[in-house]
Amino acid sequence: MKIKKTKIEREPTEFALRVYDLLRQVPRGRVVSYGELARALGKASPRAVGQALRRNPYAPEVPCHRVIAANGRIGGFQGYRTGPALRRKLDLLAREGVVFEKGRLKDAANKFHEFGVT
DNA sequence: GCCCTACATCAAC
DNA sequence: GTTGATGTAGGGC
Repeated sequence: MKIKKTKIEREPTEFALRVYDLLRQVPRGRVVSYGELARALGKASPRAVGQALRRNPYAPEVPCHRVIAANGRIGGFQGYRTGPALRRKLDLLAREGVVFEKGRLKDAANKFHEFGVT
């Protein structure tokens, strides 16, 4: 039988691939904001970045847990903006040295913004 | 200090 | 045209 399972998981677009590549540059113990990624891309909006990350087909390969909001908020994780997934994200970051407090980034110094700047 | 609302902006549905 | 893992600006508690 043909069970058209609503192709939810589409292949990543060129735009998404760019986002993933940048995210992979983020070292451990560092986090980036959607806006920073959008800025690194040169021409994009924070929302577009979030869209790409949410689709993230390269789950373990792309550290989507190192992406937070510019205002220090935690953003989302694995498609969830709230719930146990967020707690997991905070735990992963804390493990890498990124301390969060009350769902907010405690030290903004952990923010990384040196893409491609070798 | 905290939270919410409105508008702007780009990509995907 | 609407939504979305946002951002900035403005207002209220």
